[in-house]
Amino acid sequence: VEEAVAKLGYRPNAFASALRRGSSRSIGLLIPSQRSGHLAELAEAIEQVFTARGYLVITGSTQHDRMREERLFQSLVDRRVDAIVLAPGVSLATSPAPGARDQLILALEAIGAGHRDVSSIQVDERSDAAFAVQHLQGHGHQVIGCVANSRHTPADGLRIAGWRDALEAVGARAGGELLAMGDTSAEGGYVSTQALLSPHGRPWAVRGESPSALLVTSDVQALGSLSACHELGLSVPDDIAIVSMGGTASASYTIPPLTTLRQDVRWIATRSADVLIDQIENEGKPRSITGVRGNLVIGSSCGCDAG
Amino acid sequence: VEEAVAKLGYRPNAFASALRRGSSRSIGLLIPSQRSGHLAELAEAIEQVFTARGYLVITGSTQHDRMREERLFQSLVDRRVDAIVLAPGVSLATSPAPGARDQLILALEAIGAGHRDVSSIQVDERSDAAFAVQHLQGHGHQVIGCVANSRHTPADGLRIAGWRDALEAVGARAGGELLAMGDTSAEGGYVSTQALLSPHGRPWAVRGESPSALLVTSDVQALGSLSACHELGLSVPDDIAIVSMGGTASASYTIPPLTTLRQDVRWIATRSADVLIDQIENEGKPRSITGVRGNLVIGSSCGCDAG
DNA sequence: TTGAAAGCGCTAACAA
DNA sequence: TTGTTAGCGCTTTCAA
Repeated sequence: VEEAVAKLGYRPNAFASALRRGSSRSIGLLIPSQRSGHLAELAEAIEQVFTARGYLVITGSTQHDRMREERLFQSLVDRRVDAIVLAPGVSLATSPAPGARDQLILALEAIGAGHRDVSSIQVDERSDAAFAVQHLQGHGHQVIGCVANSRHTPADGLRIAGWRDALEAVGARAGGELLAMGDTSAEGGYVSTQALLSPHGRPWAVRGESPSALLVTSDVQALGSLSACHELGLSVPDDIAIVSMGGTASASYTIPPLTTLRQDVRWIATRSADVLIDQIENEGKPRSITGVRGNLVIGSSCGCDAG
Repeated sequence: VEEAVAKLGYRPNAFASALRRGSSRSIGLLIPSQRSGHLAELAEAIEQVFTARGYLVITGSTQHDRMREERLFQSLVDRRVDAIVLAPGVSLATSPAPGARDQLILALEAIGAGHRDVSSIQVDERSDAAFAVQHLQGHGHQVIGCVANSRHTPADGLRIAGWRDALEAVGARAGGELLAMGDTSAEGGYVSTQALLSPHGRPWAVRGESPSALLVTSDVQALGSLSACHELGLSVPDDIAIVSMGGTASASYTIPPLTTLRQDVRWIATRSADVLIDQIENEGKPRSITGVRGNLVIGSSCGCDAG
């Protein structure tokens, strides 16, 4: 019989099995986009970890579009995924999803009211951002600008808050004229940086001294920032020091190499699997892991190499 | 009744439906990795196009690992996806997948013997690579090196062949000492470029003139190449001109901006959906679209800006 | 037009 | 231990 099975290439029908068992051994992952290196790395880590533990990962790109988020969420629920992971930037994490009911959810971002019984793993973006700014302050910078994301996700807000925390802690300026927001893309970073640093962009002569350093809240945007500085004839790190957030692999190969606050996506993915698979298989309680910190990968864009 | 349905948040069970109908309105996508910007853009385009046409896309990252490819392929077949798209670099495209049977397959790469009745959309990588080299020749370069991928996928081989074609057409050197292969990553590009251009890497004094231009077969690797040139004190494009292949969004924000051969991933994704959905819904015949060409996006790494 | 019934392929419970 | 059966929730067919 076994031979016949092998010979005919028989394969069990996963639907029938899932229909009967009520479980599909799959999880859904909702993520805004795979284009920013950091999210791509996160997605890949999650896929690898869950696959290794026997789950199929179904990924949906939401493009920051609330309609798409809801459609994809429904689609995943309809397919009876065992759980859904919401990556940072998916707004369903902060307001209740319709039809979520007793769907198992793990949010990788600060969760708002509306969802209960949701697990979460929360990076302390605020402290991370402040830490990055402190590093710049350690190099003697006083006036530090911020290139951030224009999406109003919790992470974006927290990074800006952290930037402000560090500045206010030493009594430095932290006004809106030092903050520029744009797309999470190289172009977005380029445009924002131009706006902040170009003599035509902001009348620094009137408003005070121009920034000598920047916190850029994503690595892709930092690419654009470097490009903008280069075009403006500003040398990094001598004229402008830069620290970015993300810690993607290619951040070490920019000119100059970026100093970047790295989030350990592998660790986050592993923890996600621990929490979620415990909930799925052992009916474990929802858990939240908060205060996850990144670590600073030193390049030379911050000025550490100077001298 | 309708009210009750809406009120209770009833949702049909996709499994039961799929089980009964024998179709799941979903397709699988196997892709080596999402880390190289070009493949991430391709994956996103495919997801968007198929989603818009009512199909759920289940993506699996194979990491260039044959075992993973086969496991994921099986997993997709078990879930009765209506079709499977094989991205470039998935070796199942070139040798038959076990248990493929009458699974609908679309390969985005030249397909080998073993599979029959497989649709495909094939970019003419060879001509594209040759065209990129010709552009460099048009700038007067004679000795042109090549930074390629060490994976032995058909696309990699074709790009190298195209590089050689263009060189041999004008009787230029095209020897192995001008070719360096590495990982499809910034680091891979950095290492390969160091090997090609560093005075310590290759004894040019003995073997002849050092290259004055490079064809780099992916944008991520080009990042590393630029970084390596910068470190070696070589100015791009004055000392070394560079053209890369891919055409990702961030290629315009490197220093200097890359001249890159762009593949229109959106077009490829749209065509994929046309072919595949026709096969799924109208029992259309497998089709192959060959000779798809990219177009050169002019930056300044090739020397076009030199004034 | 509306309603009842059969069955997709599997698993879990039960009977032998 | 091994074999049999009921039923997961839907869609399709057929009868009323």
